[in-house]
Amino acid sequence: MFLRIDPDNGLAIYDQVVRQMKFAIAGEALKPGDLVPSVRELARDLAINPNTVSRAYLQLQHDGVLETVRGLGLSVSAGAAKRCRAEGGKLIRERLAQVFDEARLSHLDPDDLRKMVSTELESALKRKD
Amino acid sequence: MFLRIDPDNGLAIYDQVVRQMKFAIAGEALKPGDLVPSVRELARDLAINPNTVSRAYLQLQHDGVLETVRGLGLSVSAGAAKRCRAEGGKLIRERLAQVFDEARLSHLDPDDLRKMVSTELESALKRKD
Amino acid sequence: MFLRIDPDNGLAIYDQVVRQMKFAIAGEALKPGDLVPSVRELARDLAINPNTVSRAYLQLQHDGVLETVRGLGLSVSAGAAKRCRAEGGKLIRERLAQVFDEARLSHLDPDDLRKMVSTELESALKRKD
Amino acid sequence: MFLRIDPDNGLAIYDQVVRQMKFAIAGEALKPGDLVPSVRELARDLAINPNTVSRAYLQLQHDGVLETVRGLGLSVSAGAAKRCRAEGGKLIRERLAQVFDEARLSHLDPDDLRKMVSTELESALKRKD
DNA sequence: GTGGTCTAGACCACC
DNA sequence: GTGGTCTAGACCACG
Repeated sequence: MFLRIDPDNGLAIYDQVVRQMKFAIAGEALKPGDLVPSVRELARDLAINPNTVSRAYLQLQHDGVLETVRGLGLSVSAGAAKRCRAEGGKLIRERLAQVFDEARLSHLDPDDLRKMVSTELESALKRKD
Repeated sequence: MFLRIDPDNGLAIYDQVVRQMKFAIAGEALKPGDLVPSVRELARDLAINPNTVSRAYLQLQHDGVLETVRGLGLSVSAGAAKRCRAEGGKLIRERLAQVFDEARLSHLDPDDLRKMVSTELESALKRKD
Repeated sequence: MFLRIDPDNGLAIYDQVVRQMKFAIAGEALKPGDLVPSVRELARDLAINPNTVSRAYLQLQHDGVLETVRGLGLSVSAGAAKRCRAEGGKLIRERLAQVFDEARLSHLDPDDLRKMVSTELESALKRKD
Repeated sequence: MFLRIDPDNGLAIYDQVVRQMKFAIAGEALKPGDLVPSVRELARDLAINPNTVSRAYLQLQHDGVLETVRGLGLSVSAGAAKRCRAEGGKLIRERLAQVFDEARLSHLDPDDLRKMVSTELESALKRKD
């Protein structure tokens, strides 16, 4: 599965699902018309409650990214790819800004901070699980 | 005041207070023996609830960073500077790791991501409010 | 076909089929002894699932409106016309009461509401599709 | 309380809450800045589950009608009155159209239908509970 | 099997 | 006290 949730992320679980689903669509891991995993299946895979998945899917419908196909499930809506590509970068930039804003308040030496950021980024990029 | 809270940070408000207080001590804006602002004063300055400040101070006492001075208030404890310096970088590194971990899942091109991170970091470092 | 289903009606699809079938019998579009469309045919015509039609027909049998004719299908039962005429008005009155009850809570001016109702009614009566 | 829910309405309970809350705001029973009843209080009053109220309030926030006031509750947002007045009539007209559309299919004599509608409407308007 | 809705009850952060 | 989030489990309509 293309989603990975981290309970200590600071973000609510349903929000992580929403964001990563948008990432997946922006990155074309999911294409318009594709059915997303069923509520129950995704809940089982991520070891979270179906209701939490349901809430994430509700949000995604509300955002115009998913739409119901009666009796079949939920599919990626037509305009979703474009919308998600536009939004994807913004979601990440917002979070980066928040974290860097906090980091700024630590009064670390800017160069130390740059090094720390770079180190963590590269180590995250290497992690391929 | 040296603290700045952001309700949409993802972190609980009391946690932001705790972290930034530790940063302030690590950066010697507050030195051992200094009295920290009273619960009411800080609450007023940050426009948050005194109860929230209270919880943050409780946490800081529990972490051995603050200690009560009877009749005077709370002061930065003796060993706090060292402890906070050690902890400061870790707090930030952890959050960086979380965010980069999410960013990795966006399947952005690594170079685009590096650029985005660098842009946001520099823009945060410039912000001096 | 004399049936028209609207997925956003508030009523379950099978219920819409049941009700409109009764209307058709009350209005003598279907007479006792007539064979109703087969489950598959009706499902195809209305673009709904055969299972849903099946459930509607089951309900209609249970209500004494349809009866099986072995090897042929389902036919309108003898007493159905009378029963449906009696029931038809009631079904509509009940729904009207529900909707007007909600409308009442909107605190619209009664005269405005009367006008709105009248306008919508006439416009519905004109629609002949 | 200004809300009245009917489980057999055809509409989901949370949807009835959403609609009637909008009606209440349109009719100025609730004004911008007012706090709406707490999730728990409304749930108790309507004898429904707090989660169901929560869901309705979530929808209303999403529709820009309510906004959270941290630790205090939910308040009617500034632009809500105007938005709700605009939407109120539409919500009712839509439902009327659905019901009349069904009524049309009953092939009742139009004059009989008009009389029936008028009777039900007046009887609903008289009901003052 | 699917999603939609509802209930019941829990913990958390915040006022 | 408040809302926000999560879990657990139920029933229904639909395919």
